[in-house]
Amino acid sequence: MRQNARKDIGLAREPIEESDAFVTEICWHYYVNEMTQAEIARLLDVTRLRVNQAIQRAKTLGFVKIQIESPFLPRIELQEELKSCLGLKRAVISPSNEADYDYHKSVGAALAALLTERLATGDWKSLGVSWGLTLDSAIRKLPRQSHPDLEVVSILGGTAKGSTLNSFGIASGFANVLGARYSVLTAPIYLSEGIDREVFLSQYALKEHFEKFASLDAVLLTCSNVSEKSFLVEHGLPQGLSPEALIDAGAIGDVLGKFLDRDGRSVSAQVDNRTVGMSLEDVIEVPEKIMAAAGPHKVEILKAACQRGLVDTLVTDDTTARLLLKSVAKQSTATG
Amino acid sequence: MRQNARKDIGLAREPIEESDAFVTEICWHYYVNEMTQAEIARLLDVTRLRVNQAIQRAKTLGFVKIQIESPFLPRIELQEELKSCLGLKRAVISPSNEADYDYHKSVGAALAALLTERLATGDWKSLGVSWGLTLDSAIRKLPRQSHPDLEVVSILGGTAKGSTLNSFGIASGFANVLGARYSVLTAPIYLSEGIDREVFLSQYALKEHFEKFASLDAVLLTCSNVSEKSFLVEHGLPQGLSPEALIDAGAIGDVLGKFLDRDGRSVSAQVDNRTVGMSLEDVIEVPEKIMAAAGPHKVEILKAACQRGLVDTLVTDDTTARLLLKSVAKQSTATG
DNA sequence: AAGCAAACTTTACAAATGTATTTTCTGTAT
DNA sequence: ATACAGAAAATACATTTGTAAAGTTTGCTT
Repeated sequence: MRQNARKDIGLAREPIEESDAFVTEICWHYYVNEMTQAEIARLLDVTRLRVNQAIQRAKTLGFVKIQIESPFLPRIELQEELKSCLGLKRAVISPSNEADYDYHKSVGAALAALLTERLATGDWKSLGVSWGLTLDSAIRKLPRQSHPDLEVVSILGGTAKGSTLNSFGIASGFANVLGARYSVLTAPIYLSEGIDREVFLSQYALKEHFEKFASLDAVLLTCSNVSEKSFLVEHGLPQGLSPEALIDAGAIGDVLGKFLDRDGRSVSAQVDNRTVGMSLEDVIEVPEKIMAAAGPHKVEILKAACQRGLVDTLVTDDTTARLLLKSVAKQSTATG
Repeated sequence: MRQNARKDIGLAREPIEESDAFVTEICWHYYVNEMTQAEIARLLDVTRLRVNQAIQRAKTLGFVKIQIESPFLPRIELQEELKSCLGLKRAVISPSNEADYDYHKSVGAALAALLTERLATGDWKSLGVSWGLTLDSAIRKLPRQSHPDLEVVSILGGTAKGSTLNSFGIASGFANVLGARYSVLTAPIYLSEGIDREVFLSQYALKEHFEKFASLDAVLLTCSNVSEKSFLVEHGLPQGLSPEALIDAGAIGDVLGKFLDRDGRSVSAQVDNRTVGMSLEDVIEVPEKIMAAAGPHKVEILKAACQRGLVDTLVTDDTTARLLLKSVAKQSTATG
C-alpha cells in the first residue's frame, strides 16, 4: 500500500530495512554493554545517526522497557498525578497507616520534613501560620532549629477554648522549635455581632500585625469540613451561626475561618467579614502556600481550596490523595 | 563504630543521606518524565551533580531495569552452531562489548531475558540456583514478577565472605524479584575436615532441603576455572586444598564446587565428598539445566560441563561462543 | 542518458551528560 | 576563638547525544 503510493509519486530508493534484529542489537550494546553510540556505529559500520535513530525508535516502539523498581515509586506516581490534577507546584504525600489511621500524625511529620527542607534552602524571613491539630502535630515532629531571622506570624485569631492548638500556641510553638521570633494575633477568630470591623481592626497592635501579611514568604494553611470533626465548628463558631445554616448555604468546609462551597467560592461575605485574620485574597498573593490536611472528610474542602488558588504545595497522606484523585476524576467525567 | 572511627580522624560533616526515595524520585523524573538532569536539579533544588550521581547509583543498584525485547535474534547462526557442537537443547548468545569486556553484565541480562520467557511459558514449580557474580547480575536485570507457586531452592552451600552474591543472597534475591518463595541451604560449601558428611547432612533442616533437589523443574548453574579469577578459588577453598594441587590433579574448573577435568570427569571424589550441595548426578536428572557463564577463561570448563551432560541450555556471550566453537573444532580435528 | 526524488551520509552545531578540579561550608577538635 | 578536615557546591571542561542543515547516492522514469 505504502510502497505503491510512493511509486506513484516517483519513488527512488527503498528505505533500508531497519530490522528488529538490528535495532535490538544496537539497543543491547547501548543499554547492556554501555557502549557509546559512536562506538556502536563503528562496530556495526553504520553512521552514528542511524544508531541514534534506532535507539529512539526502539524507545517509542517499546522495544526497550525501562522499569523503576522501588518501594517509593507508588507514592511518587501519586504525587505527580495530584500535581497535575489539582494544578499544584508540589505535592508531598506521606504514607499513612491504614490500620491505625490518624489524620494528623503522618501529615504532621511530612509537613515537618518539608518545612525543615524549605527553611534550610528557601531563605524565608516571614512565615504565616494558621492553627489546628495538624500544625500542632507538625510542631511535635520538628527538630529544634535556629532561624533567628525568621518571624512566625499568626494569620488567624484564636478561640477562647483550646490552649496549645490555638492561635497563640501554634505560632509560639513553631517559633520556639524553629528558634525564631513570633507575632501573634491577639483577637478572637470571629468578631461578636455589633462590633464594627473597621474600628476593631484599626487598633494599633492589630494594625501593625496585619501589615505583616503583605510580606509573608510562605503560609501554612489547614482546612476543615463542616461537621463535628471540625474544631472550629465544635468550639469556635460565633453565636447565632449554626453548622446547619452553613451547609444550607452550600458550605463544605473552611480555610482560615472562611467557609467555601464546592467550587471554592466564599459562601457568606457576611460571615467572612466577621473573621479576624488574613483574607483569602491576600493568601493568594503569598509566594508559597502550603496546605496540610488529611482525612476523607477533608477531600471536598481540599479540592475547593485548590480551585480557589489557595494551595501550591499540598501535604497530605496517601489515603486522602487517592480519594482526592477519585473525586476529581468523577467530577471531570460528570462535567465534561 | 563507624561513626567513632570517623570522629577519630576528625570528621567534619555527615554525608547527606542519599535516600532511596530521593534516588527513586530522580529516576522517575529522568526516565519516565524524560526531564534533563539539570531540570530535575532545579526542581528538587539540588546540584546537577547530585542528580547525576543518583541516577548512576540507581543503575548500579539495579533500581532501574532496562529490558530489551528479543536480545538474541541476531545471533541465530552462532546459536545453531553451538547447539550442534555441544549437544545442547538451546543456546542463548548475547552480544558483548569487546572493548570494555565485562564477563557478567551481558550474560546476566541474557539470562534474565531467558528466565522471564521460560517462567511465563514453562510452569515451573521449583527452581534450583547456585550462586556467583553472573547470577547476581541476572537478578539486577530481572523485572519484578509474580510467581507465587514457584520456589527458589538454593542448591549449594555458601562461603563466609561475600554477602549478596552468596548462597543466601542469590536465592532470596531471585525469590524477591520473581515474587516466589525460597529455601536456602544454611551450610558452608565445603565441610571442614573431620566432619562426618552423613552425620552433618542428616540434620533435620538440611535433610528436608536436600529432598527438594529431586523435584526441581530447572537449575541455574554457573562454573569457573581454577585461577585467581574464580571467586571460589580466591575465597572458598577449604583449608589444605590449594589451586596448584587441583591443577596437578587435572582440574580445569568447577561446577557447584565439584572440580572437573578436561573431559568432564570428577577430579577428586574426596573433595567432592566435602561439598555441601546438589550432586552432579542429581543435576543431570533435572529437566532443564541452564548454564550461564562467559569469559575466555571459562571456555574449557564450559566444554567439560557440557560433555558431562550438565548443560542443556547454555547462556553465554558471542566472544565466549566463538572461542568455544574454535576450541571444539580444534579438538575434533586433533582427535578425529 | 538525463532528470528526479527519496533516502542515506556527511557535516555542523547546540544541548545534555560525565568527570575532574577548585571553592565554600560546617562540625569537630585544638 | 582558630585551625582543620571532610563533604558538598561551584566551576570548568571534555565527551556524548540530539537535531538540523547540507551533500551524495540510488533506482526509477522518461
